[in-house]
Amino acid sequence: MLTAQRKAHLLARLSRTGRLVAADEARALKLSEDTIRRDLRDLAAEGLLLRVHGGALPLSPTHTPLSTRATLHPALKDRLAARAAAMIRPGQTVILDGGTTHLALVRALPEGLCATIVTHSPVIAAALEPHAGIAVLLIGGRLFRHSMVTTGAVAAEGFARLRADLCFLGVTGLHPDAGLTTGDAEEAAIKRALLAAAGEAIVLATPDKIGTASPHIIGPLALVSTLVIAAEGPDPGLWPCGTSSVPEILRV
Amino acid sequence: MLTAQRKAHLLARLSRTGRLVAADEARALKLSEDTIRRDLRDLAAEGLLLRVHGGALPLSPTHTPLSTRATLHPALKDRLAARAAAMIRPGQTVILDGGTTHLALVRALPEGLCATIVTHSPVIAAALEPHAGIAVLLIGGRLFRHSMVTTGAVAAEGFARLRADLCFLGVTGLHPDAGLTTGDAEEAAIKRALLAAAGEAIVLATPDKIGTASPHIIGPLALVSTLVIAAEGPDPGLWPCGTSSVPEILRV
DNA sequence: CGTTATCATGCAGGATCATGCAACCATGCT
DNA sequence: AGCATGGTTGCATGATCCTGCATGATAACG
Repeated sequence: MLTAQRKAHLLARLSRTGRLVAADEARALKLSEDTIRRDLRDLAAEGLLLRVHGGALPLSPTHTPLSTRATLHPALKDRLAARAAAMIRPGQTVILDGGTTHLALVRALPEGLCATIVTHSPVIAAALEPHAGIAVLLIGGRLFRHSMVTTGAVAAEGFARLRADLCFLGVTGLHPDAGLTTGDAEEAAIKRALLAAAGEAIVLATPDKIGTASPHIIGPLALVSTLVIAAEGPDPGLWPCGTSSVPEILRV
Repeated sequence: MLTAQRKAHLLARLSRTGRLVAADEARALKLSEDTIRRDLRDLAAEGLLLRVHGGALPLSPTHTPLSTRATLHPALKDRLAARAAAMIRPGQTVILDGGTTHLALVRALPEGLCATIVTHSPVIAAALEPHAGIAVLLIGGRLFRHSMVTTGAVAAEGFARLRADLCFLGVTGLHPDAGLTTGDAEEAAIKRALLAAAGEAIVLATPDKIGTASPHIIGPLALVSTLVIAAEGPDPGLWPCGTSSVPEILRV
């Protein structure tokens, strides 16, 4: 087996099992532990895994998905969230997608705001507890754990039965060709239901999402009426400006 | 198990259960207490937890203030919760009402348990995030802020459409004459829907609820098959023992 | 105040690691 | 063909880390 091939094998195994024990891999591949150790050392130097005594662990701990995602760009998310919170007018019905940016939006809501918020995220709903003036409509369904939102036919039906003024949509990719994308097919379907239920759609996009695409397409960028991005992010001129149906872009 | 992995495991467990007892972890991981103690000491040195006599506590801003949990001794609610968690068998479908006692139940669930949990509480649903083996069905509806559960026709319909093996019901009063009671009419109606959807109902009752009644009646005590109460609580002989349809009483 | 549990420390055995060295192989050049 | 070169592998060695046990110190509790 080639060295590079073996390293790829180790990485694949690591991401599958969540840990690597050097001695076990040596036995499995019929090689000395020294060789495995050297591989692990190289991979760690490349930043592809975390070397620990006895083996290796994946860099992105799989056990804390949401809590670590929340600490990604906290200050930036708060800026986007503050701008978004100001877009909600009293009395409006607003759909809030899941995600840490929208969680920041909840925290940025002005005290005493009277509005109706519809969400399929239990985390968002729980965070709305202190906002006495806000009526919360929670959309039920099977919980999709990775994003912590409900999905499936029940959730879709819940959104189909209502009309909202605004919708804050979460996406994992904004791409000139692929449009709005996300990582899961079921989730993409629900997001389409969100869009269909709202008169106006707003996307808060951290810089890492701009210009990227995820596997599952929600729809074209034109579905979004307003895009809130960071002032220091990529130049939106790089992507589909010039077309008539482009979303309005707010830089904060 | 790798040392670094074990430390991550301890941290994850701590953030989930809110408390670590060194001796328990040693037994669970089949290692000496010395090793666990060393792990905890290292983690404390890194500022990742608060070391206390007998175990460790989280120092991240947990929602319940630290003063209320500054002791390792399991609070009363946690004792009830641990007993209740042991009543859930793998594969069962369980309805979980809202409330802090049931939140403690979620934290007391054994790791890796495979079951389906149905709830109308976004807080409960959010707390189930780390339990990868548990399928969560969230019942939607209008959020009743005081109890942080959904209520109304939509929620009732959600429960009407399913059958569960078990139901953990939250009440604010258990009274020989009034039966099971709660503080809100809508909530009482939903609780009846919970009971109707489950084959067996269990109530975890802290001592302050026993012998009291709230304005809105859910139903007679006989609807409950098992009652879990604190060993040091009021003598259940004070209330409707002797009748044939009384719930089984577990004192912990 | 006494009992019990928990803790810190030192030590020993074993596992794991980094380093240097030699053997081996493929490749390219003379 | 003959040789140099670079890369890979296995082994030996001393260093380092992890773990369990023993010991005395300390904290919790009645």
